[in-house]
Amino acid sequence: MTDNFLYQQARLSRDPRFDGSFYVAVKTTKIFCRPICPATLPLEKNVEYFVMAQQAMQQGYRPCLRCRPDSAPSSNAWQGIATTVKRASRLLHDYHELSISEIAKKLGIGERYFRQLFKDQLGVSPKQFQLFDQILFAKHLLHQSNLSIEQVAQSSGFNNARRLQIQMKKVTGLSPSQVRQQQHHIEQDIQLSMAFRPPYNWPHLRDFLALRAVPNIEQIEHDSYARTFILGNCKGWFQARYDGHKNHFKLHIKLNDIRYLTKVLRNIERVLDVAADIQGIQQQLSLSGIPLEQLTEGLRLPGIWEPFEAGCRAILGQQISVKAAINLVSQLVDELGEKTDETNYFPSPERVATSDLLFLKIAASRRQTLVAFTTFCLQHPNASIDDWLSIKGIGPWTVAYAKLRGSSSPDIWLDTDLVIKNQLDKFSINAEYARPWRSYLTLQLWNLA
DNA sequence: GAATTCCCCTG
DNA sequence: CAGGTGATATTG
Repeated sequence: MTDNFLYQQARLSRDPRFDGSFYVAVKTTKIFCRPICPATLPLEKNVEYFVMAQQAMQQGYRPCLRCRPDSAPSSNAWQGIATTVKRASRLLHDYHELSISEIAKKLGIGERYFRQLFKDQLGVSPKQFQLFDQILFAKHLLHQSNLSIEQVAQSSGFNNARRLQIQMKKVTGLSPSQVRQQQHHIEQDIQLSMAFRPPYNWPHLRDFLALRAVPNIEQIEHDSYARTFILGNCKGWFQARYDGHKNHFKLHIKLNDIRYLTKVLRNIERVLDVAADIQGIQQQLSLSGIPLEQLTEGLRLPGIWEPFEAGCRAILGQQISVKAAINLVSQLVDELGEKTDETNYFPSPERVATSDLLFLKIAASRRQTLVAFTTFCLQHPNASIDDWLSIKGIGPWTVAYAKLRGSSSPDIWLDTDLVIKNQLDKFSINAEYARPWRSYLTLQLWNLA
């Protein structure tokens, strides 16, 4: 299989996970693009692939004006709309006293477009976003300072105490003085829909997650998945309700720092794997030799909220059954999870590091691995999952599993997995032909077991 | 919501 | 290169 063939698969799917790894040049127009470019897909006979943008430039190609392949990855131009939304939420947070139209002016875009774009991307209007942020700031002042209510109102961008009172009641149901007295936990309930590209095999994803659900963290119903999460300094909860007719999830999100909304949405997209082009992926999988009638329609990669959690689950799951593993994870959560207001969260590395983990009835060496892993995560917060290989007790299987579930890498082939090995004996499969979607092949084979 | 801009295909 | 098509991003 040639590299070109892999590039072709990747570009046809427009999967963002391949963004930045190569560029597509169109011979007929002498323009080159990123694999995610929204423009009409060029015919294969007209394209040529490059690993670096400069190579394309040298061959006389001009960068596309839509996807800006000439800009540096993760630069402002590269992120396109995302940058505008990011700047917008930053401005809304920094300038509570500015009106929406003044913010739009600062952004250099029309007010109408600002509203539309913001609501479209975040499911919350700029005004709601700003109001909730103001309320949180006011609450902070009420608790942490002895400013008068009038002063708090002024500082948080409300013109007077009356205005603060009205808005605070609207968001929290309480007056400012009540908020000051009680240690009340404020959360905004955000609702929006998140589209996916059909087919989407919801029962499979649901059952997969249900089998591995950690009590008090995750809740699963016949048509919904919910869990608590921590992202940076933000704590929250989300529930995704599947709607197969409208091809979307109905999302409920609660969080205590609205500035994280974008990141939270990105991660939910990943956990539910809504962006994958399943149709194209399945075509690719059929080339590997897996019998077509055995291929389950619409299988997605069930994600874990973040790599650290995936790592803990993987380590505690080494060599034992799923059920036994979840028991251990559950003990870890009960013992060390961060509990606030009846709600439990998966423990951070910091919290795991405070414990000797003796409450886990596992082999000492396994416990050692978990300690070493946690320490590693604390010391190298920006390390990639591949770097975990240097930790004693973490081998290729654990790393691969964590990448598949914790970062939703599309091309992880778990050929060291026992279940997969058994399946390979049953069918004559050449996984090479499933590239770059071998994670999906792994899922398919697990599903058949 | 129409109009414009951009990209790609075909002849 | 001209003329036609689909798909954004953005404005009025």
